Amino acid sequence: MEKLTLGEEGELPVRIAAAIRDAIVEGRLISDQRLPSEQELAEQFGVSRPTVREALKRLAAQSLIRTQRGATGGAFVNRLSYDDAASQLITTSTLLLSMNAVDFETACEARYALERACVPFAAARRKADHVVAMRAEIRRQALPDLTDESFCASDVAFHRALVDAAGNPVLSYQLAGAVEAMQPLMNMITFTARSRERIVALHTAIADAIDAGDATAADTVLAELAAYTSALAEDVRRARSARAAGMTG
Amino acid sequence: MEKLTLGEEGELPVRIAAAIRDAIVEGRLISDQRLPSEQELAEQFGVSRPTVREALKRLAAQSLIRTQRGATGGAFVNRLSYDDAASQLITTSTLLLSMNAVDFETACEARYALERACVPFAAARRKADHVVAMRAEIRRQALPDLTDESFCASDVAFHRALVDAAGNPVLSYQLAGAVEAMQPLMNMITFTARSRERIVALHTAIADAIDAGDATAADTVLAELAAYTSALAEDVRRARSARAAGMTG
DNA sequence: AACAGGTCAAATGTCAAACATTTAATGTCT
DNA sequence: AGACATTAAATGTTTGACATTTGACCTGTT
Repeated sequence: MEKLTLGEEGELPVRIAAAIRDAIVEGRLISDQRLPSEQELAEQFGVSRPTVREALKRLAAQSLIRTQRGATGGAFVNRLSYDDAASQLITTSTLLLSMNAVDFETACEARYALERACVPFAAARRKADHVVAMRAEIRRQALPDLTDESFCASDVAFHRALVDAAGNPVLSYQLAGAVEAMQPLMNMITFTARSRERIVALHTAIADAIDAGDATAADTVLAELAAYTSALAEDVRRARSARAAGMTG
Repeated sequence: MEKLTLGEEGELPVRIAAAIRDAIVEGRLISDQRLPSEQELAEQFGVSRPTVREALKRLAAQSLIRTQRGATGGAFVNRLSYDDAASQLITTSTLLLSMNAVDFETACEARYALERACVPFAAARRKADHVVAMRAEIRRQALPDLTDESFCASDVAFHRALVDAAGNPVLSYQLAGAVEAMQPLMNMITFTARSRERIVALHTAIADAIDAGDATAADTVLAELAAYTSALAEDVRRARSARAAGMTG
């Protein structure tokens, strides 16, 4: 590996991590390539081993590298998989939503807008197994003794299958993050108010439309589902403010 | 802070980081709250200070905490801002695209699909300053002696303004990641083949449509822009394979 | 000659103790 | 009362050591 140069400002581990990250992004370090040992890196950068370790750990936290112990061990450039990227996106989005008091309306709007963006592709390219997966989840959702948690999980799986049907991994990755991150917020309203029959009916209509390759119909139903979810949220909000008023007045 | 419990498997810093992250996600640690000192954490978890530090650095790499030196220093729970989240998303997406040889077609399709999802909201809610920003970028793009780099940067800024006009920060955050991450890929084709006049004309049409609140028109033009970009990519690809064939044959 | 086993070395993981640096609070002098 | 020096607390960094893991190599047996 050629020599890396450090930036000017900031703390040492940050600068070292940035130098290595740049090397990866710019292709000077390629997937599965082994980095020099911590000792060698320490000498190259003129710092101590713990400092190098902190830098490597920062990169490991972002899944940019993986470390392996033992004789042939070391730090290796990670080939970032869609799954790794998606799980990071989910973590980030979940935190973003929970820490910024994003109102349900905004998150919900974003989620369905993104999902509707997938529908034309899903209708055009759906494979049999995507439709099978969607219908399987619908059957699960129709089971009368399903717990709320399981229903919600199945809901996520249904939408995941819909998005995957679009056959665009970049879209899937972005959507998976949005859908999963919204799950806690969704649960807050859906546990209390939602009609499973209504949801199942809408899901069935979506699956039918996708199966038939009818993007327009699928989009219409999805819009209806978005409106229904939004209305539910409104109900919950009204109920809450009424209860709050009752408690203070 | 109440006591945190470690998970069962994995390395110590990973488990410690996970314990703290869970506490943040679940709201047991709230924004701007100060964590115990590294020394105290080390005692609580029964590990050494460097181990705690590694855990904290993992969290800092994800912008979950920030550290501050000095007398009243320490580690503080970070309120994850949209900007922080967006920059992480950009890093992740950029790497994902560069390391997985995502073909231009897939990335381009995803990008414009997401952007078109914003258009109805942008048309409905655009404020004057968004339109002003879009038109300012268009004027920049029309300057004859603009470098390719500046043109591309202005291109990103234009689309950013379009997305922001939708008035949904969650959408903005997701889109910003997609658009910026695609920039290197876009540059590869646009430096060589694109007609600035055509782009400027399309951008102008989009700005006009958004300004007029005409979502359908804006969507149509955006679809046209997507098709044009896609066609350019096709040209570049054909030229490349022809050149490659010429070299080998 | 092939295989099983043990030994070894290299690398990361962890710990301990110290020193450096930064920062704000505190106390003191004018 | 305000300016300035002191101090304490915290993170940043270094050094050195030991623990653990794991593949490579050597060796002995079949």
